[in-house]
Amino acid sequence: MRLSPLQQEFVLHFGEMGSRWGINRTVGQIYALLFLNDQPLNAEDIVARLGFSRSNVSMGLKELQAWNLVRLKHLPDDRRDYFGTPDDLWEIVRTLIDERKKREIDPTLSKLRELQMQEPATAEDRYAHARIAELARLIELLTGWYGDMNRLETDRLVQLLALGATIQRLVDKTESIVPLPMRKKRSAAGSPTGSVRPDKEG
Amino acid sequence: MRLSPLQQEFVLHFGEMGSRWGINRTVGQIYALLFLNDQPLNAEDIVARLGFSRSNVSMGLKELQAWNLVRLKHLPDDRRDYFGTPDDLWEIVRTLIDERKKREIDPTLSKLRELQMQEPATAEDRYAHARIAELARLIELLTGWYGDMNRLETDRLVQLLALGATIQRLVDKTESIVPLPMRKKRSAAGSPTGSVRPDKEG
DNA sequence: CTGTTGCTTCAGAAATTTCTGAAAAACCGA
DNA sequence: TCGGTTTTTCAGAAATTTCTGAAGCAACAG
Repeated sequence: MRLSPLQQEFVLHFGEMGSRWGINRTVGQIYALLFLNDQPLNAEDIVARLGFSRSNVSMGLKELQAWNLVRLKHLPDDRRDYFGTPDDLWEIVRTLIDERKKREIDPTLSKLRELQMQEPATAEDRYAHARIAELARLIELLTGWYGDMNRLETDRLVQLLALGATIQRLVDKTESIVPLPMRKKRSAAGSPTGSVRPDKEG
Repeated sequence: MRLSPLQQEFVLHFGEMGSRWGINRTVGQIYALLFLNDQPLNAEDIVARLGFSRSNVSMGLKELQAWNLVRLKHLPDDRRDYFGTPDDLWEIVRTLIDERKKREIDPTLSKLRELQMQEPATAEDRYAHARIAELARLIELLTGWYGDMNRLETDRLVQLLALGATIQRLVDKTESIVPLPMRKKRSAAGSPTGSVRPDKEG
């Protein structure tokens, strides 16, 4: 690995972290390398710096492209493919979440809805059914919220995040004057994830 | 696998999903099974239903305990260990995030801060250094926000999430009357993640 | 068309992770 | 202490994932 200590440490750390998140270690390293470089790199550059095989780099880049995490670029009079990452970190975060949502959350939600169609036969299944419904509700709440947030401009989003818990006071104050503006689907009575067992637990 | 179709499908799906998130497939399945069951289960129950070896179940449970995802319980006159999941789904979500934060985000942030101590030597390293700083800022913003949210009671949290983008209007309105209440650390001028390259990109 | 460059594919090798059975350890009541 | 029960550990087997070199393909210049 022919890199400055700074880059090397970063790249290794992200390879490590990537693999804990179900991302192939070398793919993580390739991404980390691109992330740190102002100038886009071509496959041979990556081979030279990280020292794995050309074919592995090719597959890694393909993977990153499938995840929309990397930009293909071209330089004049050079027909090699160059790759870089978005300058804007928020764009990266959004892409990461969007892609994971698309691949994991959405299919899970479909599955849960599908399971909710099955009539529970036994008492055990009745409980399971309720748990599944509860989980689906929770995921819907979270993804709905994320969809909303994701529609905001970055500056607005950052502003909201920076407010943190302060926002709560704001809501309280307004609530006491004007009734809360509710969203399209309001649930009958309880919180969106009312517990299956109202209270229990020793 | 001796399970009702409902439970079986759920368990298999979560095993699958778990493995995409860096969680061992069988650990995911064990968790899913416990999640669906009102009554806590002992290791033999799990062996009987999922059909893997006793030792594998033992290791899986150990893992789940290390992640705080599972509760050890005891029944009177029975010295076997029984396991269950929290009734409250929000508690589960919180645990998941807390643990991942502790194991992955926090060490990453330390590493980034450590790297920020290194003086960049070359021009390339100067850029890398700036990118790392930017990334650290972003992670700090997000974890700070999460910390705030996590301190809220669940009902409050759900209320905020349900508001979604509506909150934005609330902030705007208040902002025009009262200046925004800022948090402890205010940044000099730019947004918390001012881009390294103000504008560029062909 | 031919030679060169660059990218992709893919079968098998290498590495890593997961899983198991056997054995050991821990616990408990008598 | 012993004997029965339950859990844990761990070395190696099995399965899965990752990585590579070789071959093939595509684009292009001459």
